[in-house]
Amino acid sequence: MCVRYTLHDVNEAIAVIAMALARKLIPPPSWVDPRYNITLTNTVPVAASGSGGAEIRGMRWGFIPTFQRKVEDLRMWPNAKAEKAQKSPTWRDATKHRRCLVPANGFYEWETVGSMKYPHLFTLKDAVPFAFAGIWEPAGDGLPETFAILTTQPNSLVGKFHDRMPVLLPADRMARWIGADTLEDSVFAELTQPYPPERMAEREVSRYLNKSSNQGPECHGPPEPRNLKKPDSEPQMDLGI
DNA sequence: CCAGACGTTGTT
DNA sequence: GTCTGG
DNA sequence: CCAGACGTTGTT
DNA sequence: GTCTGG
Repeated sequence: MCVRYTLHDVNEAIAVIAMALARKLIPPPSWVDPRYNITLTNTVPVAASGSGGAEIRGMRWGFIPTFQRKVEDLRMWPNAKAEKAQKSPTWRDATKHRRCLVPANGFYEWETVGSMKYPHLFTLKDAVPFAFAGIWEPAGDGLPETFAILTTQPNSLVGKFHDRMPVLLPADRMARWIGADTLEDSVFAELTQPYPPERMAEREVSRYLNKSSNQGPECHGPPEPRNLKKPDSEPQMDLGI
């Protein structure tokens, strides 16, 4: 699952999208603060087609299908499987007509050891910003625009930690993804392939990240030492009884 | 994803 | 809204 | 026809 | 243990 990501260089990430789309894209000044720990329900900058072409809008992460908008049963979806997005009633219309680019600098996956959770940061090589392949749902019923990030099979790097990974779009794929016209099956399949692992980097970061209200650069601090209370070489002392 | 809450009644 | 199961 | 589901991930 | 909020 991809439910946390970082957008800590908003201007640069949006500049990459603007370059790829040959558009002038201006993020509202209130959104340019670094966000190292974005998660569900957060409102973030997203590039989507507007009346005058691509633009940056604030959308809430957590796709709420129009048919589920009953106040007593509001469920939101962080991800949609690329393998099902074109056919499923939940995702199909958005996949055909409301594809967006979600600017990012990296995303996180966790390694569980016993009861401890150790976060890992995944980026592109050389820390190049990229976009997640997103789909969005219109505002209505008092709800804002919401979006989901597509997932696909993991590559060998992400696969060490999880069995899914988000669909990553580098600059040369952005223009083909965004838009309101249905993609050819072959184009959709190509764009949603797992990103090549040799073009990515991974490193463990501080558990400060685990708390989703922590949004600062400390999230990328060095990992804390792991508690080695049971070295294999030393037998545990018998505590008796 | 992880962290944190998870309950009732009556009174303010 | 749209599809599936009965 | 109507009723009910429609989703993801991780974990078991 | 399980649900909710971020």
